Amino acid sequence: MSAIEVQQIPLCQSNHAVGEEKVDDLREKALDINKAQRMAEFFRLLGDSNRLRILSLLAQQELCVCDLANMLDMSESAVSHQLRTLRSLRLVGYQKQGRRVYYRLLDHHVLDLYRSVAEHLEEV
Amino acid sequence: MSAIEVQQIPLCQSNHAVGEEKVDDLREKALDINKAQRMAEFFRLLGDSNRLRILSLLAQQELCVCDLANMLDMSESAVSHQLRTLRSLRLVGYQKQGRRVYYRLLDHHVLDLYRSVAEHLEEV
DNA sequence: ACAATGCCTGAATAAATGTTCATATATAAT
DNA sequence: ATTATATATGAACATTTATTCAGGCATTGT
Repeated sequence: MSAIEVQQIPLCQSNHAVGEEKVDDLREKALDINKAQRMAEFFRLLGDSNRLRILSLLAQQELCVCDLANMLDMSESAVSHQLRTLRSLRLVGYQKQGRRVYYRLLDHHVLDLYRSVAEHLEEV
Repeated sequence: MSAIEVQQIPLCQSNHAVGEEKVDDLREKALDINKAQRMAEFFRLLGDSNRLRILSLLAQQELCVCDLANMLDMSESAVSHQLRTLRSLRLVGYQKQGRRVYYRLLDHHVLDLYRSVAEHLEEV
């Protein structure tokens, strides 16, 4: 019994519903773990209503932390933390001007995503 | 000092960076909280690498829980829990066949989302 | 009838997440 | 210089989340 045959997880006891060769085929076609994790991180970071509202405002125009906080009824600290998250995703860029920091949308894909999800939600 | 003027959150002390009337305008254009929460829920539920990998397999063909678990090296219980989440989003549908339950992709928007994010990740 | 299989589900546990609070830094105003 | 403002950040706390575990039900095979 070679090490290759060792299974860490419970397996279908009977034959697979799909054929053995199909199983290997699909396993290859599946999203590989690293890519899945990067994509998941992306979606997860969009998965917060306050971050989405920040993005929806920045989609209109550049805004400073202070005005964002005011418009969204959030503390400036909370906004700042969320902007850091969005920065890490390279979804927003910023520009200092005096003591204000103006944030802007950096990526057009966000709007595509926004629209796709909006459509899905309409349909359901 | 009327109740209307009470502010629960720290405000920009000075004038807003954008004009007062612009502030009100933007506040209206912002994603409203309910819609933001629904969209956020959607993104958040896509924000898990195992769920994405499940979806990537179902994008190829219908599969039963057992084969999914096997291909993804996950326990059947974990897969089942995740499928419940995807069901609640109406992203997948299922069909019983004997003691197996075959899941399939229900929504074409998922693939759009998938592509948009993939593009974004390529660029960065 | 009995045992095995495929799937589901609730509770428990561990990990991740968002906010607040306190504090720090840099710029502007007095 | 001193004070106030705009933002950033780390730690703490509460909440959420994904998995495992134990047990359940329904279907299949013997």
